[in-house]
Amino acid sequence: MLSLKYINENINLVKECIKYKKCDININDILSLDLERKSLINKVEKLKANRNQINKQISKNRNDKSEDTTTLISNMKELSVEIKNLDKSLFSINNSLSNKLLYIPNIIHETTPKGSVNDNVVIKEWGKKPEFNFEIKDHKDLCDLNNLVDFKRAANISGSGFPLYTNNGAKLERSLINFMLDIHSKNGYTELFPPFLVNSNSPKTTGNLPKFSDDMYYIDKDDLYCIPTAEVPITNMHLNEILDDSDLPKKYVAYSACFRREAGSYGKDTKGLLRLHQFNKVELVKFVKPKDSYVELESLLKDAESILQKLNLHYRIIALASGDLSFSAAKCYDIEVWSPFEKNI
RNA sequence: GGAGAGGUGUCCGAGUGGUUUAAGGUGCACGCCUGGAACGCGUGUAUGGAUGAAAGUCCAUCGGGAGUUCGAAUCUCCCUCUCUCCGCCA
Repeated sequence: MLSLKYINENINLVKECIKYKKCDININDILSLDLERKSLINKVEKLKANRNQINKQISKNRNDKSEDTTTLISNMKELSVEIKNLDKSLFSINNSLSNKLLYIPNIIHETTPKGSVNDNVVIKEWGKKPEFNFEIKDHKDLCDLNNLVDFKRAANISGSGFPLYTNNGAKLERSLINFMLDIHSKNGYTELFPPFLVNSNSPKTTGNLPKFSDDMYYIDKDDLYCIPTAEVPITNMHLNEILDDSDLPKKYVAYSACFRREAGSYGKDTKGLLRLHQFNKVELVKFVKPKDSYVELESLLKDAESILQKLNLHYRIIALASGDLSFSAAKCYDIEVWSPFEKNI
């Protein structure tokens, strides 16, 4: 979330980025609300200064028994009522302001290509498309043939989108997770195993709430959300902390199950293991100095690529264009792995 | 789920309604002292916000929120976290 201060200092930039990200938001009402907020603060803080002074006077008079305090106290009564009312208005303005701020997307980085999905840029391709001298099967057939995933029985348990890995499928899933965790921790990432359920503040800080609340699983009874990615718990682990810059960068790797309702995407890529409600992911997160962020992003990309190279998978890297960028991203690379059967990524 | 104890600044710790809009210590920074250091002495030492060109001035913050009061770190209620004990435990 961008701070009011930043928005005020960079009005044009913010407006531009809203346009580039194709968000339908007007920041003018935020700016005018902010003016209202400032004038209220001015008023109420003057009154509070006054209150503090009278308060001091009262205690002084009481101590040396010099003067009667009844007039002062009755003045204070009026003052307090006034302050309380102004504070109430200020509170509601602040509330509506911070609500509106949650809908302002992040500023894009200068190297992010501007435009829509069609303007995504292929940065790099690695490896070769594998060729086969026999007819190839899709992943679903392969899973059936080798008893890797039991889609039918999974439906008994939870419904579609919640895969039941079996036999070697279960082992394969586990070893891939291990494989990635091992490599990344060797590369200096601290391994974490985070909670999968989080309070409602956590997805707010990562920009998942309020915008994507329909895509998240929510447990009403305890006011907890199932994480859509390990990024949510990890980003929040240092909440309300001030990190010493000598401790940076902090590099974390974590496995988590990820839960996504995928609301509104029914019928699209729903076969087999594509677009699941629950899937497994190994996530990399870094806390870095702002001036190093883009260098760190490049090295993070390299670390992620190294997994695919070790697995000898043909892939390409895409720099996402502004309109395809997620709400809270400034810059984003997608790594797309070649799928021989689908003949696409 | 029940009962109790606790949460104060970097840390330790005082503080049960008004010279505490947080004592004292410790740590840290700078200065003096010294050949250099330790000790000692002195000064400074939070975060956020409003205002201002700046210096500064002001406001808020004692786990979080609400309340009582002219006035709350202090009293009341709710929540949260840590510790101890009891219950439950697929």
